[in-house]
Amino acid sequence: MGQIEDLRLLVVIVDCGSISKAAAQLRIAKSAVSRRLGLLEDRFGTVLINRQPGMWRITDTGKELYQRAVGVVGDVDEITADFAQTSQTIEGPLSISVPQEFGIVFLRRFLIEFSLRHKNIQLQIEFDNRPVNLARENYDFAIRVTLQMENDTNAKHIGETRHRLYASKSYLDENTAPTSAQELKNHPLLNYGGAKRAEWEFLDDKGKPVIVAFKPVMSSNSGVYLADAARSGLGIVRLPDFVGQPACARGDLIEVLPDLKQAPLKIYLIHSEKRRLNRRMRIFAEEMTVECSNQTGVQNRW
Amino acid sequence: MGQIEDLRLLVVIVDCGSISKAAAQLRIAKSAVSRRLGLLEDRFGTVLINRQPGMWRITDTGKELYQRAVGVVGDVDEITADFAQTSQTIEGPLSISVPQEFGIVFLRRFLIEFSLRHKNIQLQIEFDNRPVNLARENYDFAIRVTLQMENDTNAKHIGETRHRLYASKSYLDENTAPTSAQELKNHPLLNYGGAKRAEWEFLDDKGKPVIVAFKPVMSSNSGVYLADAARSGLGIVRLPDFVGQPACARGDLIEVLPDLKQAPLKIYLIHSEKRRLNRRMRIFAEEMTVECSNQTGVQNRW
DNA sequence: CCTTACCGTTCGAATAAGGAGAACCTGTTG
DNA sequence: CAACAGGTTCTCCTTATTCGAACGGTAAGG
Repeated sequence: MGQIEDLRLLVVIVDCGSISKAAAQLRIAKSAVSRRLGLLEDRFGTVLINRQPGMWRITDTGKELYQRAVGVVGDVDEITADFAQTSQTIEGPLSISVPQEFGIVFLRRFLIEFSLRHKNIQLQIEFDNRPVNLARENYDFAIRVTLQMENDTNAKHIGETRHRLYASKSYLDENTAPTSAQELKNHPLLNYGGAKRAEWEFLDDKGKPVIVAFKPVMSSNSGVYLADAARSGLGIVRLPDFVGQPACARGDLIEVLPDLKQAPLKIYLIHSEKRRLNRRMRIFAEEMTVECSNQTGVQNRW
Repeated sequence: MGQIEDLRLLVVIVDCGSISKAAAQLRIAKSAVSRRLGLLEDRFGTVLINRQPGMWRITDTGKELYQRAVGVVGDVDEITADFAQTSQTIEGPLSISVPQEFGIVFLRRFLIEFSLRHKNIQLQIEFDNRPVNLARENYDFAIRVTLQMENDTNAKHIGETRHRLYASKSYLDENTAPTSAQELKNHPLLNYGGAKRAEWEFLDDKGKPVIVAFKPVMSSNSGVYLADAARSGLGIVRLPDFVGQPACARGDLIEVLPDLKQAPLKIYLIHSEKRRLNRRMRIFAEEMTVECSNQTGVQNRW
């Protein structure tokens, strides 16, 4: 029989202080318990438990083995609990840090549906615009939307999105639309972020980066607000798809220079390296991955 | 099959990157490997490895499980290595801190014979008179001889010895031997230790402690030296059995007040709690225990 | 002193688990 | 297109493991 099962047997016997009781607890015949303990002792070539009638005493070696066995058996049980689907439903707390706009626009539906699917999960969603420190603050997961992530084993690339340029119809009626990245400088530009000077990076036909540096007429760390501003005709704005596309669909904004290539924004699901994935975390990660694949078309060929 | 064996299977498969290779390495039919992996996936209700022909990719869940499995499988292997008698001979370094005189007198023979029995053990014996810090200095074991040990799970009571009073024949010829503990004060006393004032504790008939405080005419942290001093007729010395008995047997010293009761000295074998017992440490501890039982008569009824 | 209760071991019979090997499917390669 | 490599599935078979009953021993209690 398996090594772990033998160790577990020893643990139960020691805990029960008797072979009979151990057999009762394990719901197997005591003969089996006796025999397996004997086999274990044979394998280790030592007496683990001294059990002459009337004297029941664990050997020093037995004690030592017991100590170690308890640890490793506990580990295995933990793994089993985290991976086996003993109960179909998952439960417990789950805390996630999500970038404000991405979360609200892109994930709102998913998070609500996830919550409905798993009613016993207490989902705590923190909307943050600054990257949170996963190790210090106690989040299970965080989502990052950046150009490129430093190689992190705890980061999973779950999707992509991209920036596009938008302006309102009224603006485009009153101004001649730009025909190249360079011409953008002649337009009032709205920038996501707080810097006084900003840079937008595009890719030319050969994939080389073209950088447009400018002073934004308006800055904000809210893409939705910028979209609204652009809708009022303030100028041209660069927005990630999950903000721009809905506005575009509503007719609020019109895409400018749609053929201009831009490096994709990558979406990562990250989790603290210290924290091990339990079942509910795994399921969240899985469903999240599927959701993002569906929405962004990133094939996760498993 | 056992849980650990399944986890080990997963580890091997992942390491090999293929079911066929894993089967080859494990020297079992690949059908068995395939079946067991399938069973494992069933049990966990997840796909661990996606293995359509031409596409072999470990699932995220699989990766996570693999990480954990590696750890616990390693633990089990370590336990097996430390306990199973794969090879009858033990080998490797073994370092012990022993009190000077106890070690030399009481253990010399045992340590030499142990070394002869296990020729592949590099036995390093440090004779110390001060208790060493097991955690800081890197000893496998240390031996302590004290009246009473604070309750330490890492301390094993392996034997007992006791103090006795001795004097030389010449001294007893020239002086009247004491007839009670109190009368000791009228004699020159030799004390083990460095203090200017010393106390010896005895037990009266009812087991109550009787304390004799005195200024020793000679102090030393070497019992053998004190024995030699007493042999020259300096006075009465209190020595543990392992120093006094040989001297007595040689006729160098004669026991004084043999009926006076004294609290037994307990002999402990201790090891660092941080360090786990491996096979050679366990065997040393066992043989040491047996040796001490034989010499001191402390029954270790297992 | 004998009885009852409890414990652990041993034995043969019943059973369940794991492995072998062939047939099969499916992409890949030359 | 054929050979090949990798994985799956099926049946058969060997083995390990369990069960239950019988046995021997100790301890407590009338």
